[in-house]
Amino acid sequence: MVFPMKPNLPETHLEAWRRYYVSFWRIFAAIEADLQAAGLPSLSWYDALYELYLAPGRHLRMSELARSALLSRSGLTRLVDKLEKEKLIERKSCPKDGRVQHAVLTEQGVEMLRKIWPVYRAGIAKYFAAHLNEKEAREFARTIGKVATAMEPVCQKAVEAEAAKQA
Amino acid sequence: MVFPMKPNLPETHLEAWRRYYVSFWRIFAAIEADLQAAGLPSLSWYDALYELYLAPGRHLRMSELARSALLSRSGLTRLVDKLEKEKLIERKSCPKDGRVQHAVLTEQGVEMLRKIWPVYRAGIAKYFAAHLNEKEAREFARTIGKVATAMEPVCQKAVEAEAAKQA
DNA sequence: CGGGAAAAGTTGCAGGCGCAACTAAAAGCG
DNA sequence: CGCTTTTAGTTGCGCCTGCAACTTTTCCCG
Repeated sequence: MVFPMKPNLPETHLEAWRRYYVSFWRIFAAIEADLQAAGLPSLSWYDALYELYLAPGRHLRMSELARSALLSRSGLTRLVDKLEKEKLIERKSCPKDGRVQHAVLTEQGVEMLRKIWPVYRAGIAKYFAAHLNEKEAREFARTIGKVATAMEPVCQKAVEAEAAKQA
Repeated sequence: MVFPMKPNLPETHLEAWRRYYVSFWRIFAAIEADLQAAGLPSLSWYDALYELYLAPGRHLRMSELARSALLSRSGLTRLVDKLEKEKLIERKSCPKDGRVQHAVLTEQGVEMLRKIWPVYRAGIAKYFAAHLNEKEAREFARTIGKVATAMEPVCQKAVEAEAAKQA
């Protein structure tokens, strides 16, 4: 029980949440520490570069990238500033729509992904995967996958709520 | 596959990681947004207050609290500054050891927990628990619990590594 | 067409956090 | 005892990030 108050949230689920919460922060901190120790940029850089790597043509609009990389638009602007300064990406304005900017992954950006990934992968393996056998991993992925996909529309809803506030 | 490179990390585990990662950030952001919308402080405040609530005598040394609340020592100092300013906790220096400070939960701190928890609980229920049945929740808690407990010594090790660096 | 509304990005600002350096107190040891 | 080392906590500084306000461009509709 997290706090003495009638729990309409079953104890099992609550315990699942607490372990989920602390495990995530611990793993996240450990991986970030490993990256820093290796003189590499943090996961937020990796996330952004990797989303571009996956995208067709290796480019995305700023706002698409912001959503994929789990950042606010302003946060992404600053991140892209830094990535561009390091020549890992390039900004290209869209000829069809003058408002739009595209972030394009450069060859050096791909190179950076290749440098980060081994360290990242080792962290995932050490801190997370090592404790799950094949069956557990499959079941875990299935369960948390439901949660992850269910949250996509919620993110959408947050945007809509903001829009509704204006009206 | 996250990046084309011989994966010594099985695909199943990798997929589990990716879903774990994105689901966590989405839920975390959603809960923080709910708290902010309700005019309540963020989860880091809750975590610290709640750890004090659980502690015998409702007090902890600064460094113990830092570890429990998943913060650095300096981060905790600032957080405690703010909590103290809001009279949610009090700093008490230890008579036995002049170096030690204790953070003590006040009655108003307990009151704040009571205000935050319903919103937090609703978020956990909506964004996380709603997507898991009883059996899934139990299995999930068991699996991620292994990871969480396995990470405790890693956190410990990080401290030791820092100590070793000096030697 | 023309003017207001909406959309995409950027920037000012402030808050949160960690690292490294610092201060104060206690412990170890010759 | 007195000096060095270690420990606990705080502070200076800089980075990262989000919110709100702003600019520019496009869309919508009379």
